[in-house]
Amino acid sequence: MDKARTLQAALGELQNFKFFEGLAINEIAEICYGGRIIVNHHKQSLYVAGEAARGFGIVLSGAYKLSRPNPLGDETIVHFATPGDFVGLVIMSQLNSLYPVSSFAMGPSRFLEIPRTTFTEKWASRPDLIIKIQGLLSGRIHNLHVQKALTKAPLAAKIANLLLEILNKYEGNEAQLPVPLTRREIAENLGVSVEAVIRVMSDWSKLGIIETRDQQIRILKMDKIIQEINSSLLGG
Amino acid sequence: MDKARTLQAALGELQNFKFFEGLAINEIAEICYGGRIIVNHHKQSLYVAGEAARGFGIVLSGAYKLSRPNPLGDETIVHFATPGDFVGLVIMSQLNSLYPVSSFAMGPSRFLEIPRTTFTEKWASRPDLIIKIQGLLSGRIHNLHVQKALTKAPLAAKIANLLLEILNKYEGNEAQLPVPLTRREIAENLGVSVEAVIRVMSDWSKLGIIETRDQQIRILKMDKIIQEINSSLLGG
DNA sequence: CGTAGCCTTGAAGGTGATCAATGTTTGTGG
DNA sequence: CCACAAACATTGATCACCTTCAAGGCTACG
Repeated sequence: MDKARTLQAALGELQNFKFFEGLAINEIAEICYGGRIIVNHHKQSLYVAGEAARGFGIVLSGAYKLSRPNPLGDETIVHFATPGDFVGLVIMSQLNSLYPVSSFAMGPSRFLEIPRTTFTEKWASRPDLIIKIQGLLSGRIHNLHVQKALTKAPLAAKIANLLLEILNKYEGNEAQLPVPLTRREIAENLGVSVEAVIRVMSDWSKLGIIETRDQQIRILKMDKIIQEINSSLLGG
Repeated sequence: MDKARTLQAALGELQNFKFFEGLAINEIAEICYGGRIIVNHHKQSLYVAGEAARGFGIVLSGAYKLSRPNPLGDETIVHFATPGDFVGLVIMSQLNSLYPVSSFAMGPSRFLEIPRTTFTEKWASRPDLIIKIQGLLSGRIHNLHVQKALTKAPLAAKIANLLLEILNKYEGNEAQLPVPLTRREIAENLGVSVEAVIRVMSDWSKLGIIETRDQQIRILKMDKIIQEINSSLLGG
């Protein structure tokens, strides 16, 4: 079966993610029982807010943005899910719940969707896995707290923090975000206007601090970016 | 032993919290093994950021604010922990970690501290408990996401949302926050200036929407408060 | 080749920050 | 019980940052 072969290949991919380190391939196969690979192109939706939650899953490649409608009528991006990130985890602990956010591919992306029955049957009884999941959720809370602590900081600090946060999720010393990230998306994530984001990033481009090619952002002067985050101290 | 008797009483209290519903008292005793009651008065610290994490625990009565230092040199309140809330959970999944936030009592408060060894020995092997914890963490993420979605909303909406968020954690239809909550604390939680919070809440007081007595806030016109959150739609 | 989405720039306006000064309440020690 | 300090609350004036609105350019894609 072609489908089976694809799934098999994906299971191998999972071994590269820290979460699955130390797990044997057949063990991974078991906890991914019933899983299917979903291949998306740019902007395609994985699911939308309000839909009944079929399951959760893991980003294999590319990236997905998770967004929730806000009271102003547009969308707020609450998370950028990169390879190895779990998506839909938040609602696995409740029965019969609805996805609280929508999910859209950023560039060509692949996702391994695992049915919720597999979660209740295979995951829920494995403390080691759930503890690890707890670690993932804790990490997300940590990031949200850091962002919260930056509320009063100037916009430049928030953008710098976001870029580094995303970049840190990738291995290696590459300073290029391997994902198409538009200025609008940054704005929707930080809860500010596109124009404001553009003004900050244009300045950075002129100063040679960053560079954008094909919506991929590359940081040229990492020290300057880091400086932005703490600059609030100095100014006064 | 007096200590033992106090602990015993606390275990009974736990049964009132949703988390422990359905657990027998001796089962609760087991997962609280080595626990001790900590009684605090207003402003007293449970632990400070950077300290080695001795354990986690549950708020029995009163409340605690969790705050982290921010790049501007002051503190950002990241969470208000009310009775039944878990504190220090976030770092139980990592070994030998430090508390990422500080914790201070708001008014007279009581806390049941459980050593981390009990977590690894009794909790970590119980999928049912960890799944529930996952639910708690998910709830917190949800709240943080809602707050994030309100970034662009006017300050009044943020304050209204915060008050309702805290109020919703208590049973009953009481419209009074049973915790001393200063305007400064609201400001530190929302990442805005005290003055701005005061201006909004003074207006509300003049309009008879809220009332403050002994730092306890009572909502008199719930509908008006709810309106504030969605008002962003109308304005334009 | 026209439309849609993104990026850019400028001008005007508003919300909340900051600074300063004062009142109020709470707590503490003599 | 008073005096004083500390923390909180309040109000006004000025200012900065970001929003909003408007208009135009660029690139990709059907």
